[in-house]
Amino acid sequence: MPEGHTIHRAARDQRPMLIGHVLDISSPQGRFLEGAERISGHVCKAVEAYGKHLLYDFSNGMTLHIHLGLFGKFRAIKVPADEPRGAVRVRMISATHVVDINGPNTCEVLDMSGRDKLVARIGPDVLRADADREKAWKKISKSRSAIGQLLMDQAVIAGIGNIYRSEILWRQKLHPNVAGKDVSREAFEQIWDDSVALLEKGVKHNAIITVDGAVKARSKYGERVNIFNKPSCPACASAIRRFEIAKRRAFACETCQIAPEI
DNA sequence: TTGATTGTTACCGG
DNA sequence: TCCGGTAACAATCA
Repeated sequence: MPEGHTIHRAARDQRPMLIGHVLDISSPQGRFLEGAERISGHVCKAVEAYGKHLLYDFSNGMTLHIHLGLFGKFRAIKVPADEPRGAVRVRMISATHVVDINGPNTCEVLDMSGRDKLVARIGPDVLRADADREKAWKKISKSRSAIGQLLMDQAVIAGIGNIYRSEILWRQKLHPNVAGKDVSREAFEQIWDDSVALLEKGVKHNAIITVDGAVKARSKYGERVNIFNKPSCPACASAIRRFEIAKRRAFACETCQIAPEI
């Protein structure tokens, strides 16, 4: 089962399992989900994703907000369900399915006001039809921060994670350390369009695939990538440089990706 | 037992 | 206000 980012996206495909009358919400591990009683027994009418945030909207105006973070996982099974595996934080029970959520970064019940505040602070999501890419361009083109930093800032542009960051910048021949303000409009447009294409592909295959033409994922994480955690550049065979951006692993081919002027 | 991990927020200081 | 740095948290596995 692929993990992390693709799971967030795959959750969109899990809509049918989660829409409908939620008979019960329980916390098998005993950790109380604050506000659980406000959604238990109500109808989940829609599931929306804003970046990596998932919003389960209930017909009484309440929303279950889930963010899986690094470790979170969904496990969806048909009834009758077996015992929860591991540290299940919330078990959502419908007439036909049970969804267990383990290890989410965020797991909370929001009212409409809380939901609005959340959505307002999330930047444009490359996978949403209503995304306003101009908002992302305004922030990037004014920022002294590195583009590698900005692509991971979910308030700037939502949906891109650590693997996609390295892969997208490599595909656009742009070095992660280039300042946002030094990124051309044309390069930004290409980054945005490529992000859409790659993340849509990720949703479709439930795996991170950034190599053109590749479909099947071979590695244990179900990914197929060009430079992330790779020793050499598939284009020029140069060694891939490893470094850190804000304590996260970053990769770049300094032959193919133009380094910033110091 | 330790370290690493596809993420995020809070807080502080410059 | 912006930006970088640090700590904290989440669960699991090698």
